[in-house]
Amino acid sequence: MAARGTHGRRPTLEEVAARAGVGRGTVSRVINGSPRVSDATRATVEAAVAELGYVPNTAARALAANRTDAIALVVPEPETRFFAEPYFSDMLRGVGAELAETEMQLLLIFAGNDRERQRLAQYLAAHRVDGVLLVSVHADDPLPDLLSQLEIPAVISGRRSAAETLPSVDSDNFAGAYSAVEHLLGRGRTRIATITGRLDVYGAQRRVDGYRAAVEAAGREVDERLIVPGDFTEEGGRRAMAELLERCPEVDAVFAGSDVMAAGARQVLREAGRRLPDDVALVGYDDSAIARHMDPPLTSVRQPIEEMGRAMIDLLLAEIADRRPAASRTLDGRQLVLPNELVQRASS
Amino acid sequence: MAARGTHGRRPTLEEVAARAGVGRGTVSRVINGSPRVSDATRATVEAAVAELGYVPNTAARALAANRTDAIALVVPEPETRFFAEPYFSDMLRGVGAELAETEMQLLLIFAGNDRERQRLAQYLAAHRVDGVLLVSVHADDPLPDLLSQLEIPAVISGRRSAAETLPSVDSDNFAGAYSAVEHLLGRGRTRIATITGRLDVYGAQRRVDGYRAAVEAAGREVDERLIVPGDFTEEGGRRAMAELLERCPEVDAVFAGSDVMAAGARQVLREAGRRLPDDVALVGYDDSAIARHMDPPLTSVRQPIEEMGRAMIDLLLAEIADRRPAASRTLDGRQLVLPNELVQRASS
DNA sequence: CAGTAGAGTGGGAGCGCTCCCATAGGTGAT
DNA sequence: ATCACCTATGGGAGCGCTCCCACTCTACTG
Repeated sequence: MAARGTHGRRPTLEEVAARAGVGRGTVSRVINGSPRVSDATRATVEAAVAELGYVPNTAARALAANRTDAIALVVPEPETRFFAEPYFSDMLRGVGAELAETEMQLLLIFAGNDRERQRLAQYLAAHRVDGVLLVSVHADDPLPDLLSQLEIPAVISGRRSAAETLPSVDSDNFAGAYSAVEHLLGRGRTRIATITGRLDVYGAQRRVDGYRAAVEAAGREVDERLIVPGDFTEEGGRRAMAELLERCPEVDAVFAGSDVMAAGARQVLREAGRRLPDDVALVGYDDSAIARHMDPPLTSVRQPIEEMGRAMIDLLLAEIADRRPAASRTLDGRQLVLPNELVQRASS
Repeated sequence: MAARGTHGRRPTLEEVAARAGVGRGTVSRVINGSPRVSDATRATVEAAVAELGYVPNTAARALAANRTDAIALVVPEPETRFFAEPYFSDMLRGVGAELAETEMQLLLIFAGNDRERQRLAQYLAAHRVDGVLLVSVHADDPLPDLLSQLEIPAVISGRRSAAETLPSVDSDNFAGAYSAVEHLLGRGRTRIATITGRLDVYGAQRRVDGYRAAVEAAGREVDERLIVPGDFTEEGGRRAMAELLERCPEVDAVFAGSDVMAAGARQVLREAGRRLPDDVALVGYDDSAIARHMDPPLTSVRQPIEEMGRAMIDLLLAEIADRRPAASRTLDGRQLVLPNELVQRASS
């Protein structure tokens, strides 16, 4: 099967070279922006490229150069969650923007169930991408190990633990939580509770640590009854808030580990007849669209997610460029922690 | 499970052939599932593949076979809209599910602004995908023409006009709207209005056509004042509903061209003190999550979006397999129209 | 029992690039 | 003038596959 368009094949490097009256190597150098070409020759070649409408054949390039010019954003969650959370789309925006500067192609890969993970493993084994961006990875996920075994450059968003071994871009969850609680203390609140995220996510742990540290820094003792586990979902927020009202009805402030959980908590508070912020002050995390649209608008800690996305790309491109074995290098300068910022609104 | 040593190059076809004691061609045939291999040989080769942990080199394959085993889902909208609308994620789910059966890779490409469109054109010119899925294309979009010029197989969701030239998968908007209005008539409503979608979208036009046809079929005359233009947004729904209440305060039913617009209309109705469904019955379109979560839950016309996604993939794979020039074939059987279904809830 | 089909197989000839070595010519120092 | 050493350039040798033709067997045919 002669699988080709009927109207003329696409021109090849060779044909461009003939047209420009130069050798194949020279055209290749021009295409790839090598400095070792005289200005005159470069101009001639560029003219030939334009005339012929030459576009390099990616497959041939990939085969010869052993690179793909593509990177993958791997989301180890079902698509539904991906779309539900503004976190991901903000991240994607940052990544996309930074990547637009380059010739790199972005692949979006979901690995929410076993079948998809199987496919992903196959995909990675085939080295179909030059590097991988990992978002929201759980502590026990085998993916990072697979990646380093295959020697595929990768950058992770957040960290799996304090001893993260991969290059990473994280935000300062400890300081963010600290500032939120400090703010509530400053407002004169005395019984400040927290609804945590899933504690197998390191960032969620750090937020609890920040909560504890802020309470202790104010000279108070941490009341363990006021720390209620959530799971980052709205329903989890509802459950946790209900539990909280039962455990300690006189609670006057809640720091939720995510805006979505704060939204759930808010519903329960409303049903319980508590007014915001008069009876209970509420602070969320993420500063997502939900926070701005809540009634009253929600005070929230803002993570610079888009910027994190950009930083991840920068880091990953550097990893790809520096093809030394990852093990032989230190992590110095390859693990970023970006600052968080409290955005005050009417809920507190 | 083909666990393989972490060091050393990836094995090649040649090496698998040597290991299995057969020729290169035979291994290729096994890998590609050709029937012209004896069972015994096939088993031997498969064993060698497993032992060596062989994974084909995609770039080499693409170069030699002149195909990429990848297709693109092109979204000519900014990312934000993509993530905001359940339409897209449902579509993506269908597409993903159907594609999981194959070896094909899905690329998600946004072309929301000129720069992104520029990149896309470059990308397509490089033939980096075997086919393209086009969603929510406007009547005057140049993309479909570019695609047929490059002879890249493509399938479009919805149609740009009655005379769509591309293979397409649409849903029966006419019948869907008809059944919605018929339902309202059956409820004894007499002043039924409609808020339309953007009329440069063919499907929105067809919904209006269905509305008219149903009204006329009931032996009534269409009152043009009751047809108010919207734009698929919530704000547009609010504006249209406000306009409607002014034009014709005694309206007792509204058929909105989308759930999002229905949600906007519902707000205005609430503010105007109209109760649902007692004073005004409301019906939306899409049966999205919004419909289920409204108060009262919204009657809506369901499009089988996930199924449409599946159908698009089937069609596209057939297009890719049948590499004859698109112009030389008829569109028979390559344009699908799937049925819509009214989902009744408390709002009507 | 030659004659004709297959079925099953091996391997040459590319696909269109990049990499790198060889070479030509230019420059300045000795 | 000689040498060393640049810069700019040409083109051979692959990269790892698929395609396809040639070949060998076997199994029928008449």
